[in-house]
Amino acid sequence: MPTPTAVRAAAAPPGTAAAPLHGLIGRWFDENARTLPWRDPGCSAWGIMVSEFMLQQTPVARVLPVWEEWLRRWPEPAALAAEPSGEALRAWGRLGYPRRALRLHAAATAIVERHEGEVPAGREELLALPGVGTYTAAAIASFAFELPETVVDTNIRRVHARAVTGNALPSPALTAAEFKLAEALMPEEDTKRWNAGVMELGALVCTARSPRCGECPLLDRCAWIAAGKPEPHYVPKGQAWAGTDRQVRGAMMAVLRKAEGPVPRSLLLGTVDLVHDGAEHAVEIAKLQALGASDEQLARSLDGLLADGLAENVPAGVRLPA
DNA sequence: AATTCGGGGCC
DNA sequence: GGCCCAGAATT
Repeated sequence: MPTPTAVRAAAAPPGTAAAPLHGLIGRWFDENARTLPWRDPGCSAWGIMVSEFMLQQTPVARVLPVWEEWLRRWPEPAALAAEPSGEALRAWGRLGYPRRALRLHAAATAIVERHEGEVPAGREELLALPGVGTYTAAAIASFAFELPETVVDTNIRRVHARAVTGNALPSPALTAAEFKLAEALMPEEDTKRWNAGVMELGALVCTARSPRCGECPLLDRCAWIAAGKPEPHYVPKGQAWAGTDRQVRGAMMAVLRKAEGPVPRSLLLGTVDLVHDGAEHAVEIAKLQALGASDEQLARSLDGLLADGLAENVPAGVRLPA
């Protein structure tokens, strides 16, 4: 934790302690930034917003093809809002956390209703949209509208933790002190380049597992290096996966995405064997049944999907929302 | 502050 | 096989 004096010094404009950071990271970013479609100067605010939703907890490599398809199919919020949410869920594919697709669809609807179909630029208007939290609101305001918002994501937190504070990893959850530090480090100008640059440095060099310190522009002034690369203060506890409701829900969603129409409840709940000859979603059903979930877990998971609006009941069974 | 919520690729 | 990834919403 830097002293208040250090933070104030870091906050000062060119000529003081933190100014070199801006130049070092800015120049590094200019040379090393990946070419990503949502960074193209011609990319719309909507395109940037879609990317931010997809990138919540999902790596860039997996987002790219889905993002391309979405923007081709729904080039503006109104196009998505005009379709049933089930289409958004189907097109979401295997990106994970499908409630994000539901919220993005709801956000597009809200944009049509409240903002004449245009992605709003203001922080408060963005925060009021479904699925937009502090990070995403700041990211859209900064990357799409070049407003001086302080963007703090997992990459940026890690770079700050190491380079400035001297810790191997940031705390498990964003703290007020971390946000204050991020605000203090913001340059007076080129805030978009700064936000994107620190994030990119965290993604490509200052990575969580095996940081490539030899390629880092901050090597000579990294507090973590100076401290001798101390180990993390805590052990991150991994997320359980095998056997969880999330795994069962995911397998059920895969069935619903693949199916053309409603899927009989008995098939999802495993109360009947797979008797459909040539059913187009037979493989997905088999994967679901292979999980060996209990009757209670199957019922609980399906109820959860219905309660969350990820699926809906019709007389013939269960399907994606129409 | 702690939980829940997907899924895949890499060390 | 654990770990990580441009988080948000709920409790």
